[in-house]
Amino acid sequence: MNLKILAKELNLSFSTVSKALRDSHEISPATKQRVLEKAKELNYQVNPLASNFRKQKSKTIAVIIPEVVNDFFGPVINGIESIAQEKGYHVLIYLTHDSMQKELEISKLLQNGRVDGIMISLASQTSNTDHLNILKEKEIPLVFFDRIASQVGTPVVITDDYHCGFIATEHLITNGCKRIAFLTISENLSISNDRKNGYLDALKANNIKHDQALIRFCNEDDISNKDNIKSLFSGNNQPDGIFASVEKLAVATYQICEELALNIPKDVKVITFSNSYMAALLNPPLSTITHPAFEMGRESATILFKLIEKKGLNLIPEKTVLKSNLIIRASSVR
Amino acid sequence: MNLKILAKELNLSFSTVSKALRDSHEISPATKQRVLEKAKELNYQVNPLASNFRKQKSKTIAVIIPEVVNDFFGPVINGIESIAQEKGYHVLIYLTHDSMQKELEISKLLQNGRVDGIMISLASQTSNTDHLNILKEKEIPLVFFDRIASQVGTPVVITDDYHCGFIATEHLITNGCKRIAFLTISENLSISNDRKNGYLDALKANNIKHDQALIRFCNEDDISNKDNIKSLFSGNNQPDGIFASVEKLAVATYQICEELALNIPKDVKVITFSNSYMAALLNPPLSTITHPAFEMGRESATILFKLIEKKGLNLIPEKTVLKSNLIIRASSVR
DNA sequence: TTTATTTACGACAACGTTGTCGTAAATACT
DNA sequence: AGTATTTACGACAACGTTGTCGTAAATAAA
Repeated sequence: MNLKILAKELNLSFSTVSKALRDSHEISPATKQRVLEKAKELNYQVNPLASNFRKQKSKTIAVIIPEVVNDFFGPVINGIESIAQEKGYHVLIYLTHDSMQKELEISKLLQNGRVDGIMISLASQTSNTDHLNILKEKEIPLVFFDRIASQVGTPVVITDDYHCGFIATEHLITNGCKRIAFLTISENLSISNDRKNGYLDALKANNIKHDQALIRFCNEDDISNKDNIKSLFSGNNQPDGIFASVEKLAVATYQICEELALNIPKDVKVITFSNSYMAALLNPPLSTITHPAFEMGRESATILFKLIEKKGLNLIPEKTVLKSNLIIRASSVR
Repeated sequence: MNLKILAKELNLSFSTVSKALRDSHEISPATKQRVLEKAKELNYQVNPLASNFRKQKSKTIAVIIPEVVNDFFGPVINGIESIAQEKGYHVLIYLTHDSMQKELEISKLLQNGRVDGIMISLASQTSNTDHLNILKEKEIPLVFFDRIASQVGTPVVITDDYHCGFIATEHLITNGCKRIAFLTISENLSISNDRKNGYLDALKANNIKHDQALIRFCNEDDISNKDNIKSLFSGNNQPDGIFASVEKLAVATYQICEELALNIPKDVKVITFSNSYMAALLNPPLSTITHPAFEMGRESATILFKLIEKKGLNLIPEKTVLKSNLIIRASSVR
């Protein structure tokens, strides 16, 4: 089943049929209707491979994220997909597992017209953005969200990480914490640094001198992370507050406290960035900074499609900042 | 940059260059090396749109799932992606939001060569599988996982839902429950029915007569679900055990119990299907039946690629059953 | 009525690749 | 040496669509 066969059935040339199907003004209404009816009857559908090739457009966007097992990236994809579906686009998913090498390989796959646009949230190990600059040079529409590389010079969509880092820390201070540990996952990631700077500035603003020993860089390995966190409580200078920059580190903290028979929030208060709706059901309920993940997906997809359609290019802000919510629960109040 | 330009640079015909790049036996090793070097130098990459079109292969698979905000489908995608990446395939994601209409529209998009294979987990509202039969008739490789339609006659990958329904129910009985409610989400879904049948048979095996009022069908609306669950506790025939077939219904149950000042597990015991690693941290820790989600993704992707490569077509079992884990925690023991 | 313009269609050339076929030259086999 | 076979490449025709261009016929303008 293709245009040629359909055209033969109709006694029309296949270019006429093609134009009729695409509602070209060159074709009379009567012919259009004939064609449409026959196409429906014979269940004709354009061959997307041929069409994409001819037009050098794939009607597809790529989403590159570290992982999908996560209460943040799930809703983000949801938001992206909702916009893509509206626009008639298809969504490819690529996972980097926080590896820069994988991110690089994936970028390479996308350099050559396979997709019309790319949305990316950087791998935590990404320390160099040459592979992304190439995409930018090839003029492939590119939008960063959450974990951004602002030096590439494409639109970015982020949350107010610095501010949240600040107010979460201040919240712990208000609730009596004097020694607040900060658990983070990367020295490269924009979000980690923004959050950390918010934390540091909040300490400074409250005349608490910061202790480098309280800032812990964690990684992908749960075991070593737990050891890392546990060691915080081994000295005689134990923290009375933990600010985790990702959920899994807060969960590890809960487990450590269970092990060490430390009461949350009495002995140590905990707050974390997290999008899990189950945080409210933990023992004790966990205070969180929660991102507008779905909106972030929708917002960045919307910007990407503007880039793709080259519409209102000058209307697109370089930086879009969405507001996160500080949700105070029992884990962080006295 | 294309084959023609590259060929001109090398003073070779473009068909020779094409063959050299694909390591054809028709080309001498010396020429191959020359071509490869030049290609690298000029950063030549095949145009995937042209190549796909010519070969009528997209090197892409589609994954159709109800939602992605979920601790089950996340790891499944992870598993699928890991196999796809090995095989050099790309992964398209489509969300049905449990709507049969959307599932139908998505199926239509995929009928015409856009993808080389499809993996699907049915929408809960899907009551008719004509749209999937069409895919099967068009000989598009198709694998069902978890929420299957066995009548379509393609390979399926499932877990031992009936068995888990049975043993979870029996576990509640062993722990003293006499009136066990079953919370489910669909009358169509294979998994819901399998789980329910396990539940019913476990009651029968233990001489507990089943009460239709204890089987509650829930939907997408959290509010009405809560009302539904709350009404279980309004009569004088209150349940002493709740078996939820999806996590969110167990969470709703926790919230209702909080509201009604019912103690879990003293007043009512709870167990649920769930893949959340946070179940262990709830108050009280929640007993779960946990699926091997990542493996399910890998297993079904592996089968799909066998179908795509037409290798061992007759070796593929119609039905692959993976084992789930019953993880007993405080919410279900006396 | 003659000339300009619009309407409605067909012919055809891409898009960049892949794979089939043809064929000199080189090598192997009698 | 003569014939058969292999090697190594080039020519070329698809794949199915889209968009440009050409052009009769129909309509409008003169």
